[in-house]
Amino acid sequence: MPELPEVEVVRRGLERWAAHRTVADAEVLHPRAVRRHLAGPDDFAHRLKGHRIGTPSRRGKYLWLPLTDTDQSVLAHLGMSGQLLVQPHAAPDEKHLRIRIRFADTLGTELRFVDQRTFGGLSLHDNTPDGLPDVIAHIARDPLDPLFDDEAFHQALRRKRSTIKRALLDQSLISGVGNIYADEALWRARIHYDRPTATFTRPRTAELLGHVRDVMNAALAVGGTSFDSLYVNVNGESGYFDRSLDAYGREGLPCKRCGTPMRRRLWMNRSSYFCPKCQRAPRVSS
DNA sequence: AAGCTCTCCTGATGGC
DNA sequence: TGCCATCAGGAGAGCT
Repeated sequence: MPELPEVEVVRRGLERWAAHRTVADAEVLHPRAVRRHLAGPDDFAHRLKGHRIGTPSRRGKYLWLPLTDTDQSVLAHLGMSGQLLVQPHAAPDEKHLRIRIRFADTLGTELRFVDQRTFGGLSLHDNTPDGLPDVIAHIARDPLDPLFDDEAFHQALRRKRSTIKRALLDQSLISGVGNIYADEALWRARIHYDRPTATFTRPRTAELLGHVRDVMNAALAVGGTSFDSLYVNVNGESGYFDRSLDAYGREGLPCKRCGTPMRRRLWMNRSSYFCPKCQRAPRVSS
């Protein structure tokens, strides 16, 4: 499940292996992979052809490849299971290969978008004046962005009548955090996922943001989190952070701080893992 | 109108 | 053995 660290690992791979190459042609093998490109698969392929890829950028879980000499970018979201792979031409097609991009050079590799669950996709969009694809203008800066505004985030929490994990997953408040890193950061901060956002003091918000950044940087340093083959870097290699997870996926195992068995609660159509002792449930409001 | 629920999708897994 | 239900969950549409 690619979140910010995994997407950043992919972005770095693209910067090394795909940037500054010119597209020879693009082939869409599954229309759902370009569903966000409203003009359709043929238009997508046609518009890429002959253009050179600039330096890949990222905000939260979105990454994009600017097309130099245009004001457009190829936007990518990996969804649940999307992969961007740089593969030799001769490598056999992956079972879930959705899009192939060939280059007009002799490096012998092509860019492939592979996606089992088809929640991800590629699309082409105009850039806003600050170089961001227009359709993601509503996505907030992420916590590793130097321009992320901690104070504005705190004020937004105070204004909301919601709960903290919901807020962490709200990409218009803070981007790049998904279910795994939300649970990890909350465990580190000893905060229950259902704590009302309006109860956060400035120091508490600062502490939580610190943990979000720490856990993401730690994951980034070891290539991200891979539970299975669904997340890999552009060369098909897994990350190692799954071995360092303190909360996610640890139902019934002892809390690494206090030994209490970790719990899992179904919440928002997904699982929340937490320590019932370290992360006390908030007082029920009536 | 903000907050929340639902839905899209495929494959692994488990129960009977 | 086979069949069905469940689970994984990002993000936006749609409902209240």
